Amino acid sequence: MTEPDDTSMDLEITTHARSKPETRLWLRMLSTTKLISTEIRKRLRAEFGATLPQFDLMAQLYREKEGLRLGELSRRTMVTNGNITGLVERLEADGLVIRETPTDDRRVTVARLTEAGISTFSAMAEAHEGWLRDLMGDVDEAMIAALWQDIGCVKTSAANHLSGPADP
Amino acid sequence: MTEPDDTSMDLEITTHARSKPETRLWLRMLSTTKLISTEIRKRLRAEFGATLPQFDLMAQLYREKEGLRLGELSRRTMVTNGNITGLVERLEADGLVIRETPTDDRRVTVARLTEAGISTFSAMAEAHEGWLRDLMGDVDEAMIAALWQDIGCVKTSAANHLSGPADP
DNA sequence: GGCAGACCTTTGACAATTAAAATACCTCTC
DNA sequence: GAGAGGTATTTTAATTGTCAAAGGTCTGCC
Repeated sequence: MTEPDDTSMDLEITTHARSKPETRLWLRMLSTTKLISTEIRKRLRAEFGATLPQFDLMAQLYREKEGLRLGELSRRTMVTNGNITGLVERLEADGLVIRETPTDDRRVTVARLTEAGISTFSAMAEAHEGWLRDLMGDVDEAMIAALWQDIGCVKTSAANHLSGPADP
Repeated sequence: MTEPDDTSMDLEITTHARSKPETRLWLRMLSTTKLISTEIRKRLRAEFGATLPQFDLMAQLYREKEGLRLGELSRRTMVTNGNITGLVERLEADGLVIRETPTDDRRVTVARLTEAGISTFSAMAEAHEGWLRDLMGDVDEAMIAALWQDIGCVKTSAANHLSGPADP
């Protein structure tokens, strides 16, 4: 096999009791998201021949049918600027996205989904939602809601303690 | 600036109410881990000149002083085999890790930390733990413990629904 | 003994990633 | 208008990442 052994992959394999709670939580968050993204990437690839970053990018464009500037895409997808360029290039080559420069500001590039992109993404999104329901199938609905809340707290806390401080 | 704008980065920027709870949770987990890893990577780079994958790899070797086979490293770090090769190569070039082939099985390569690797990692680990306490500083201890529990459920559920099914 | 199949790592091709520098364009001020 | 400074994207270099295939090496069976 050419990939890590699913059954034993575990970033926290020896998360000793002596690790601080924050570290333990972090390792578990990390390994869980890695486990799920690996699975989603695999299915995306198998069923649609697409990659996860491409899916993420298309998701943003899907709900802004008029398109988005590349900088805005960068912010929303948390992907650095330089990376957006190549990502959009490949999607454009596949005919899922088009790039246009508005006449009133020629610094800007706006990307938006083509018709093909819209229908392709639509199918992917539906499958994606189903996969998540599948993967989280054993988890209580109430727990899912609670997790959503509590992870929000973690996110807020982290956002407030970044080294590059927030604007005033 | 050369990176996404921290204050507005948000994968879930328009997570409509109509998204299913599993999808909403997933997007929030993803954006939160991305936010925190970006911050940790930045600090690791600034203070130690190291990358996050290098840190992860060294963390595994740190608690197995005798070293680990590359395949075992691959499983524990959830990094594919081919990638481990280059990762270890670079760490070896930096003098933090050494690679050896045991005489009794010459298919195998065992990597372990050098003395320099041990003391370097030790400092990094301490800082790492502090950063997490910092980033999660606004979150209740009880909530952190609860999250650890509940995310465990999510992880277990996901592990049980992977497409490449578990061994019998 | 030798060979078939299993095991472990490396290689190669390409995509995604960050960080930083370069390029192109706009706006504001004088 | 001409230039300074800011904004938007692209480019560059290095690393990380997957996946698939190829390379050694071992083991067990004949």
